[in-house]
Amino acid sequence: MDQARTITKRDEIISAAIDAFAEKGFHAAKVADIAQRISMGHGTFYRYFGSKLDIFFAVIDFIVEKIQAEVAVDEPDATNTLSEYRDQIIRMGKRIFSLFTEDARLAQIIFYEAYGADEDLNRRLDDLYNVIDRHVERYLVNGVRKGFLRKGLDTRYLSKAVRSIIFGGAKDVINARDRDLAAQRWIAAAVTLMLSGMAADPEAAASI
Amino acid sequence: MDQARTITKRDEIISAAIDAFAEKGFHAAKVADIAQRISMGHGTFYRYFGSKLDIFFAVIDFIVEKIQAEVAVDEPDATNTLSEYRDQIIRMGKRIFSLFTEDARLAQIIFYEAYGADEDLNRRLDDLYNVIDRHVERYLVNGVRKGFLRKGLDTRYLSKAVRSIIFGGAKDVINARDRDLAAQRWIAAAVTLMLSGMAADPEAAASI
Amino acid sequence: MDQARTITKRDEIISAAIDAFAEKGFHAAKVADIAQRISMGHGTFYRYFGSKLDIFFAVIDFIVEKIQAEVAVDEPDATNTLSEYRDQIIRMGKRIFSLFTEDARLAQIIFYEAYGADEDLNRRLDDLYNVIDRHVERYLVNGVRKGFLRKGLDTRYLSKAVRSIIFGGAKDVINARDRDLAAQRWIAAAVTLMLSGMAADPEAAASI
Amino acid sequence: MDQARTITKRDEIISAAIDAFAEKGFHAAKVADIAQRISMGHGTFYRYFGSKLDIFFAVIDFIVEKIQAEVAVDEPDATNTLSEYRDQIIRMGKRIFSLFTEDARLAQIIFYEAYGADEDLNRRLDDLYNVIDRHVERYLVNGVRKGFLRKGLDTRYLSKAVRSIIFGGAKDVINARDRDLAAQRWIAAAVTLMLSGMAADPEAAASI
DNA sequence: GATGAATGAGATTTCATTCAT
DNA sequence: TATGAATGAAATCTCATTCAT
Repeated sequence: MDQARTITKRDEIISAAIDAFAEKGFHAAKVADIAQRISMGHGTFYRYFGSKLDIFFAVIDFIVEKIQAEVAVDEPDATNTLSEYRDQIIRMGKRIFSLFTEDARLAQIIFYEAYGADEDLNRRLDDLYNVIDRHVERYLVNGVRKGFLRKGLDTRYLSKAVRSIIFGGAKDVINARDRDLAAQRWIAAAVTLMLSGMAADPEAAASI
Repeated sequence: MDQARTITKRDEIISAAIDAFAEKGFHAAKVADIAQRISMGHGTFYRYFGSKLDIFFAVIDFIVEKIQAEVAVDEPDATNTLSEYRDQIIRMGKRIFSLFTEDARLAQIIFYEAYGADEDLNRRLDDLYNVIDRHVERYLVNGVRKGFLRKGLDTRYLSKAVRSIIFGGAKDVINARDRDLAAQRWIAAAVTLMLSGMAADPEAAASI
Repeated sequence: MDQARTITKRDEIISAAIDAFAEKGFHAAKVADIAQRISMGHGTFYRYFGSKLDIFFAVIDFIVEKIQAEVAVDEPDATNTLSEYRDQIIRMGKRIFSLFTEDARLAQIIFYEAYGADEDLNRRLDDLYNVIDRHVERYLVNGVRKGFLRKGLDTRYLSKAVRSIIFGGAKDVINARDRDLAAQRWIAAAVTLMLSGMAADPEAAASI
Repeated sequence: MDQARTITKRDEIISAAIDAFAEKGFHAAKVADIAQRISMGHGTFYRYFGSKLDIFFAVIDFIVEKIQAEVAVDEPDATNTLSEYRDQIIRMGKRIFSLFTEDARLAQIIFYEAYGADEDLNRRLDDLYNVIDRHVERYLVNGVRKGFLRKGLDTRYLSKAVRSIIFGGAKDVINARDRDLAAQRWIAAAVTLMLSGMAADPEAAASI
């Protein structure tokens, strides 16, 4: 029970920290800020986290895990046709966009405040993208194996490009006036690029 | 001549600031740091820049202008065929990647240190991307008009997606062991997505 | 019985405090430190001692009493000849040196940590020396009365000088590589100074 | 000139620090205290000393050097007779006592505040005593060589005992009501112990 | 009686900025 | 114009002490 309570308090602090960091950024957010948001003495903070950087790491980990969980919902091997695949892409795009539109603080932190606070953290975030890249690659490999994606694709780098679109989109969507519309158009654009490209004669383009 | 000298000194300071910010980030880089790199008293700094944030803005502007200049080299209307267009994409990719690989400090600052220092700056960087998006869109519009890109493309959002790939690639390339190889594969992946997509039968995919 | 238990607990705490203060000094030793050494909640500490300074005083008192007890073992009036007197000096030296070599924590606290924590404490320690001085003086007075020490000695200040040798020696001995040897040589030196001095012709020297 | 000014400022700070440490001790004296005593912003302090411990070391070094200088005034080889030797002892005692009575702050710091602040410092102070021991030993060795002190004396440990008397006396004198009288009686006691001891028949005592 | 979570006063230290020279 | 000494606001972190359970 004691442990349960500690975890609860930790979570409370993490939540307050997410607020503070999203609102002010790592440097401008003060430990006293975080504590005050949950009417806690700021000394108490240090019973739960060793330092301000510690909680920032905890916050980033929390967000990273959420993102990874969202990415990992769909099983890469589950699709057998191009149509199913397209639907899968759309679902994943929607899930990730939702993650950020439902809690704009997470996007603010990941896209605007996370970098620059600490060198280790920079690397940790780059690692996140690598993990996602690998996951996305499994979708592409599955498509090639099932025959609805072309043979000979450079799945390693194409997965990175796809991931760039997803996160570029996410960042753009949370800043859009009409987020739903923006999300829809981003997803459509992603699907276009992933499946058929933009060439008038994609078939010919593919064989250049 | 006095003015010329002032400009020169400003540039010197900016250059030193680029070093300092790239190496340590905005907060960890000290004004005295910057001054010391050019053997200048740190009080003198304030004759040329009003504050530490001022110089950071100047640095970011310097980098943003470099990027925009690189993006604007090619004339969007210049291409008439898909093949010319493909070459143009490759050229642009190479130019932008070169910009960052030739001066890794610029990449470090733009990708790792720029965000989180100041809210205004966040917006300014987002603006950069919008400017680039508009430029990229002109390429797409030109392609549609010339007939080598499909009619009906959502050029606005496709340009954003393309830009996401370019900058996602740039960030990835500067961290790669073999930057040249990484650049090559990124560009190839971008071309694939932009022209034909990944579907085994892109023609069919385009008409879903 | 309850009281007995309380006393026991107090003693336990004092013992833990001796460890902590000897190891880290007054300021660096934390109340929680002391409590943890006897697996006691640090809140409990305050049931037995009013403050951290309180326990420090208790520790010092404990040590001071031990020293005084050791000093008081021999009866000043017991000796009748110079030879007995010399043996008595040697015994006292050995006892005091043993006290510190057998429990180095006491020496560490008295010689290195006690001063500087509190002004009252400084005075209390000086008082200790005064008490010892008076005791040592009784030996000298006895010697003069019995005739084996010279008449007309300034017993008040000579006792202080003798005490300085004893405690200077104690501090030196606990830091020596070979404590037994150091103790022996210190005692021999003390005996020399106390009885005959160093002059080649002490008789003549005494009459200068 | 700039350097000269810096040295001056450093000295000013050291002087203020001596005041502060003597008055309140290492822990209770605050950096802001020290700065305020010379109407200096406390940030300025850090231009001259890296930390509070740094200046404490500087203060101790300052005092230690003063003591060593005072000890080293007399040349150990200069005396040729017991009478000259006795006078030399008296002079040295007076000089050291004067050092502390003329600036009670030095005594307060060395005797009450120096220990317990830092482990390295404890060792440094013990080293001071060792240096002095060696110097005192040279006096004794000279006496033995010249023949006015007995052959076969354990000069190493006797010098330690003598030094204990000197510093025990110094500490006692500064706390005395009548410092001059106390100094006089301490010196007389020291001379007694050093030359003839206290035995009624020192000659006989020396041969026990 | 025992516990340990909570508290917040308080101190050190940093560094952007000012300004007298 | 150039300098760097001086400043002091401000923030992190510690820990003795309290008190509800």
